Amino acid sequence: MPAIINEPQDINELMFRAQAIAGFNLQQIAALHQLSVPDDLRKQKGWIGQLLELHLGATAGSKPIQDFPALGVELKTIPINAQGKPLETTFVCVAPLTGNHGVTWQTCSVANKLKQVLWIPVLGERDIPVAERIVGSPLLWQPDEIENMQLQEDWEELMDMIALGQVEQITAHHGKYLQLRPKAANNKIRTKAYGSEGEIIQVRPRGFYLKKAFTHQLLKKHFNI
DNA sequence: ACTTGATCATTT
DNA sequence: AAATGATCAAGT
Repeated sequence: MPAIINEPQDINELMFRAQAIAGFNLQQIAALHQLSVPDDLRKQKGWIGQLLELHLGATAGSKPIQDFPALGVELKTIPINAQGKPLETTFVCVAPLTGNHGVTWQTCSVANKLKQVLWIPVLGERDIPVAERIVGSPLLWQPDEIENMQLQEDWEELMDMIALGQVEQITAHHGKYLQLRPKAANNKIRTKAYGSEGEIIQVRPRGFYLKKAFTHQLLKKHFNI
């Protein structure tokens, strides 16, 4: 297996690379790139995602675009247990809290990010050392009609509250499949949002996350488990 | 046992 | 400061 660093030219090439690492552990993949595996992820929470980006040839870095812009593919690693159940929610994107006039579900960044996702499950229970965690079979996914509706309903509820100046009333309980939670380096960080009178207030930045029920159902649908 | 709110590293 | 990659760990 080569230590690939170039960008895949088409989806077949991307999928071939992703399928080729299924069954290997993170130590083996890291070794191809002369990387050492951290003992735990407490100080490097995105390490697995970044390793897979490197191996598959993603070049977007931290630019606010898809991982493979030429292919229209977003890459997501997702930790699962042996039964295929997600162990964590999935971050989608930062939530825009101001200036959303005219933005609809069809044009929003959540729908755009989720148009086509390459899911790479990684067996990731916390008692398994990071180095020994096994990469699973990749899944190239596009939301079906039902999934699209599920996300749209939650998104509209959340965006209505944001537009009405109720962002501080939103908790992770809102939304059945898509939730809004803090997303920042710490809880002192602030960004602009609307208050209840339409004035600008300073709040913790928020992000959209897919709840485990949503990712679990989509993995089950495609892997029959 | 499980979820919510908090947090960490890095790049632009 | 805000985006990327997410998981941690306190609280319920």
